[in-house]
Amino acid sequence: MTSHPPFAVTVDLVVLTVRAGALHVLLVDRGEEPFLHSRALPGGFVRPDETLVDAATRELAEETGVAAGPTHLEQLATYGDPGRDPRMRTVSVAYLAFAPHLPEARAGGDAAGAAWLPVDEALAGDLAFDHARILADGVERARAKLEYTSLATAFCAPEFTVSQLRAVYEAVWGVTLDPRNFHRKVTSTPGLLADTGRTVSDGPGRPAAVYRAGPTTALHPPLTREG
Amino acid sequence: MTSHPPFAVTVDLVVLTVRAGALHVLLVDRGEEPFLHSRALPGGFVRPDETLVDAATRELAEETGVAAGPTHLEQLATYGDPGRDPRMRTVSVAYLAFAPHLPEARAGGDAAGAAWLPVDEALAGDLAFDHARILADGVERARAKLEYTSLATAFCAPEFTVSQLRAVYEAVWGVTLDPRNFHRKVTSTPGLLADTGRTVSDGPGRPAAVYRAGPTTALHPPLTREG
DNA sequence: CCATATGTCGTCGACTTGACGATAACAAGC
DNA sequence: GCTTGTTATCGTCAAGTCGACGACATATGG
Repeated sequence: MTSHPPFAVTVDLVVLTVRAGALHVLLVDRGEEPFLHSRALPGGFVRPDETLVDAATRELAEETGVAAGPTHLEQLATYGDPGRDPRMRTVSVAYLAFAPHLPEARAGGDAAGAAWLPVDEALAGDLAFDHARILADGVERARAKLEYTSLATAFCAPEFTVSQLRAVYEAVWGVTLDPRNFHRKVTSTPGLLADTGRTVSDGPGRPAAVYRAGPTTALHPPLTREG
Repeated sequence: MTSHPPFAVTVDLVVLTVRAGALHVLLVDRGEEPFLHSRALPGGFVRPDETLVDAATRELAEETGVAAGPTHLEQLATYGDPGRDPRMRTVSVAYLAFAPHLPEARAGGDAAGAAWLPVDEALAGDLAFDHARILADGVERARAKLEYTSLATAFCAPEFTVSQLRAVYEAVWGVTLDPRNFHRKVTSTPGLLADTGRTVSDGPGRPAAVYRAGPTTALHPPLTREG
């Protein structure tokens, strides 16, 4: 029979948002060794009596000031290669969060600073540990889930227009979509959008109808990326 | 700064196959406490110097005699609620495996016996720990992945007919599909099937063309469950 | 009033889907 | 051999969906 060697267990967070037409990720400057002052995903050790998702929620609030309320949070994957943490054998459960456009993040906890960075820059630079791979996996998951779920609404404020929703798709996928076909698709999917009856005018052009997220969470058939 | 309390880390395996038109899962009789003689998913502790996927591959071979070679293996999710293991704080990384129809499994390692059980029966009975939930998550993941990937071929022998592939879909989804439309769909998707040029006759009826899995892994557009 | 920008509705052809008819090629029984 | 039954494969057709794009609605800024 096998023994059970001790592991350290952490959670790491891939928190994504859309700012200025580009997908951004929340990163912290590490306030301690190893990788002191490197950029890293927010995260930390799981406490003895909390669930994994509680740990993720707590670290998100502690390190970055992002409240879990308006945020979709789901488990991404777990990374546990020997040697991924030079201190000890560590297994990290990564979580993926989608946040609407928020005020600037604040630092706290073990982090010397927290900031939104475009994912392209984050992936091009050096991240601590194996966080570059975790981020890449999270971005790919986000891109895939936009295809067949209503998760794009999690990047929007509680009330939003079709254009704002389309901007999310364009930023996350890095493409431009036809406004007319996109409008037809999202408004003809039953239960996806709930019309508030109001309109809002932002800049020139016809005012846009204001919607709230509807009860439908699955898109059948999906919105496809290539086509 | 935070301390890092010790956790035990295990891998658990949801190994699925199709037998006699029904989806089956590989379960073991636990050979030790806790949950002595309960049915459980195969699995065990991760060793200090192996990766998570190596641990999953090793446990699969040790406990059940299933070789990793013909088997698709992917990470499913991680379960770490306090109290899920009465002995200690344990985090379990679950893996999902798709196996073709194999000879009877054999027991080994910590398992007093290993056997294939229909997933309906497995979910209706009692499984050790939180394995019922892990199994349910694995089955749902398998059902979803059949829609938009070529993973159904992992349930088949290296060479198979369109009917055998259709039988996988029907067993996993619990539906019946129109043979003509299914045939049109899978043969018209470029790169999904590689024709061997041979045919095989099994019982009465016209002999079926024999295919091998092609290079395509993504189905665009997907095969949908409901319609 | 005019130019411009954006939101929304329509139209068209190409393609996909689901239902189902028709044909092909085998086994088994007479 | 011939008939019957069974399974594999090909075709057809109407309905729905998608991408490209035209047309109109309604705002802002001169």
